[in-house]
Amino acid sequence: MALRVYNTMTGEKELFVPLVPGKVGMYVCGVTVYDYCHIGHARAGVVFDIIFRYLKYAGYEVTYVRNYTDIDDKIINRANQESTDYRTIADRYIQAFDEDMALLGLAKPTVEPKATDHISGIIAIIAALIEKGHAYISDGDVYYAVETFPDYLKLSGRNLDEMQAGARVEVGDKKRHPMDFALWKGSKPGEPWWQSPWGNGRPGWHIECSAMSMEFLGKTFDIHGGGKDLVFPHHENEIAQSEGASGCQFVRYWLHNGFVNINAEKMSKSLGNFFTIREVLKKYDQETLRFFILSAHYRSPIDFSDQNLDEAQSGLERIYSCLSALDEILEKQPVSAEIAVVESLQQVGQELQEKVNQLIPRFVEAMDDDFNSAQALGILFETVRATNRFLADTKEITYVCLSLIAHIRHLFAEIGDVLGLFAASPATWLGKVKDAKAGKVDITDEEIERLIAERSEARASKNFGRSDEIRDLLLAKGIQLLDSAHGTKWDVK
RNA sequence: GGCGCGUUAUCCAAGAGGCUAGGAGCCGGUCUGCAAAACCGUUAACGUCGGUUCGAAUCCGACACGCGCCUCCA
Repeated sequence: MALRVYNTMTGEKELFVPLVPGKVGMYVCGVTVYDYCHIGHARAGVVFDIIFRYLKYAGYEVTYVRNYTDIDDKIINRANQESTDYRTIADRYIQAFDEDMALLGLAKPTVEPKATDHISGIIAIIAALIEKGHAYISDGDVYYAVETFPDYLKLSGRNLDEMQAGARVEVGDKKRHPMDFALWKGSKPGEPWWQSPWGNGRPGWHIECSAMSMEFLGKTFDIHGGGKDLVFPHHENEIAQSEGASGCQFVRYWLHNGFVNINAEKMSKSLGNFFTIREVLKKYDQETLRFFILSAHYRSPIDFSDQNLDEAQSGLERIYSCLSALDEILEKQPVSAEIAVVESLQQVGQELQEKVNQLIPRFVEAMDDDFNSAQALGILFETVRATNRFLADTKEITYVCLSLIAHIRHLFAEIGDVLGLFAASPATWLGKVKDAKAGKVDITDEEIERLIAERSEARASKNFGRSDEIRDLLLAKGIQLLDSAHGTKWDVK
């Protein structure tokens, strides 16, 4: 089964066939850099990160372009608020964006262009649009005449009359049609500007993505992505600009990720109910956040809540615990990752062997189905359970078992590489999660250790009353004791 | 008002005509002085009403509820 992707343009899953065999050109709308990124950006980043990684894993040579829109009304407003220039604001939030995406473990795109580095390309497209009659100059601004582009609104499946029925479109006297949008804005005093044939000014929103995508990927390319909220007007306008200027089909497959909700409502700047990536990462590990995002299909909405993040963490802990157990065995006896011989395994081993043999094919099948990461995770869990059962039932670790274990470990690393998970050593990751929890507890490690020692003595002398008293005392402070044959460890509940 | 999406067990969440999704939880077991943790096992579902079909969570229609877009948004 080959890769199938849901194309917003057609509303259907389609077989993915790239323009040039073996190669993929992909453009994803980045951010307008005027503030810190929120978890909605994190979702878009992670979603297209795994799409990028999976395409490469599937053998494609991928050119992945993700832009910075570093000139825009909002950036200028922010600069005015802080009595500084637009460049200072843009550079600050470009840096913040880079830091956040690095924290999230995103692979670097092939190119990360800035709008202000592509002003000449922007001007060239606008000039072509004017020449072809798709755009007109009006009092220092240039507008796109939407009525000249019959396919306008084909992506969002609307028509101009319906849009106007909404009656919320302001009629500007500079525009011929209320839905016309600015390609170029004449600069007001004190605003940043670039020279153009239509006077000093700056690009409107939308045109920079047409310019940068065409610059790096050509007039027609394979995948264009972004959040669902960009379908209209941003992507609709990009199509009008790009196809109007080039006369060619702009994008073959449009991919859009769903929203992050808070209490089942869309999280957004205007509603004020958003969390920044940095805030969230103070509370939750980056892989936990990524795991949470991947636990739902990328087109579905996800509800961001402590409970859901906690559940994601529990799930990830389950997988990491299993990997940790595998590593512990392998550290004692390193072995090559060659596939074990089925005949020599016990029945449980054979069950596991089957799961393991199916792991990659089933993973690929899930991801080929419009990047179904939720299903992919389900398959991982099935393998974890089979592995745990095998480890529990296997008394003697033979060479064949070892080989199987090494193979499983290798496959988890391979899949983790595509999903951006399991990058940490299991022991380190589990320790980090434990430490993070320990930070919330009002008792020192020394005190805990002292009480554990006292309890051990009590238990040794069969003073179970005192022993249980200490256990309850610690539990009341959120400390869970973990007794084993090798002594007592503790964890934060 | 227009257009679109969704409703799966206690919760989260895949699936999309007949094939155990998965996770968290509950419950049972192993372990333990007793527990806990861990592991294993188990449980349960397709919003309502009609229709198509040998067979419907899945396809079609109506209804209810929720959400999104139509203004800056990932």
